Amino acid sequence: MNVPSSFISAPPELSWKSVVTATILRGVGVRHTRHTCLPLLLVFPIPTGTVNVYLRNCCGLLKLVLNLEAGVCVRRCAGQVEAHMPRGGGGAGSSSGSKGAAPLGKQDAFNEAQTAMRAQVIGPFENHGQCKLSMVNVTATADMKCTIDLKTVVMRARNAEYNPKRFSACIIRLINKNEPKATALVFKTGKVVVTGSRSNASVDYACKTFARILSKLDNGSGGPSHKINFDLERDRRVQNMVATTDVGFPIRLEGLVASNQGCFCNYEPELFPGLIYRMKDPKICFLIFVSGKVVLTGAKSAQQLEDGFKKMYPTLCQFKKATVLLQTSATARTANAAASASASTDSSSEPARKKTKT
DNA sequence: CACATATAAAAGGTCA
DNA sequence: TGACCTTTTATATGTG
Repeated sequence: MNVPSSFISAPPELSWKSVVTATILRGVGVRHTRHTCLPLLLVFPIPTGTVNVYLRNCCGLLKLVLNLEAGVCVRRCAGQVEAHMPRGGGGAGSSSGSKGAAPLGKQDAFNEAQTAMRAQVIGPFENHGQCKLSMVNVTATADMKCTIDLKTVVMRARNAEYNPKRFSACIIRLINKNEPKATALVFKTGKVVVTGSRSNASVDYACKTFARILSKLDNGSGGPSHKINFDLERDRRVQNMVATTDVGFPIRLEGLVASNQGCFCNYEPELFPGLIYRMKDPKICFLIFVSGKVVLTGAKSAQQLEDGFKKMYPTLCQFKKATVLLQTSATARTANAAASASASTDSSSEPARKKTKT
């Protein structure tokens, strides 16, 4: 990496479009913390593989020439120079005044975004208590039907980061408060993985928004940089859905795993406190916890989630704990400890005491 | 408080 | 060829 430390004056061509933050990752040689975030200005166009970075401080601007291939992650914000951690508490850029990542503008689009912001709730179902499934994550793939220059994307799109040394996709996040949160992994082939949506409507909105963002990136001379040809129905496929629910009573996981003799179940509390139950039809994986909370994942549709839960519910009832305590985590933990203590008196098998971690 | 453990799923690059 | 990387999300334990 080439890091000349000469101070220069601000280049006249700097505009809000040029404002970015850059994240210097471990191994680049600047710092050895995992992420060292610097408030930076970045100027483009850039020579292949490098970015010219202008760090603003009280003395003026410090020019750095960083090599993208050397582990530099560049992130562009929405008009404000600011440093932020990649996994920190959001809030980056995008004040309401500037255009959001996908300002469809029309009232319809606004309404669509507002609708998409609501988490999808399935149920309650008859004869299943008052259980409702809350969808917490939807993963989908979208095909933009054209190759994409990821360096252009990271330079031009808001809230984009790209570190080819770390991962081969460019990551774009929707963090506008007026639209549903979502994250896209954009690959150079034009394939996009969208995660973080909380409903079908939300993932559809996110796919359309990412397609629009990519299609509107300009090539530096006013024209579009990519010929995006995305059709929602044709090119979007939901790949995974995660939902959570609470059956409202504690569950005897030891009993549940014993009754299934390991054919569906895997329960190793030393490794992970949840029981893992893999249902074959529909193909859904359940994480079942003593507290009565249940996580469902692996589904391709809301219908599969519903079918799987309805099929699972009687089994959960079967292994309902006799002693029902109040549902605070502290009391649940106490109840669990008490239950395992009493279990140890009548069953000497107790694999839990062994700290054999393989 | 951050991170590890575990679950599903896709993408495409890298490495043994 | 398969394992890993990365992203997201709920869940709940333990460790530093």
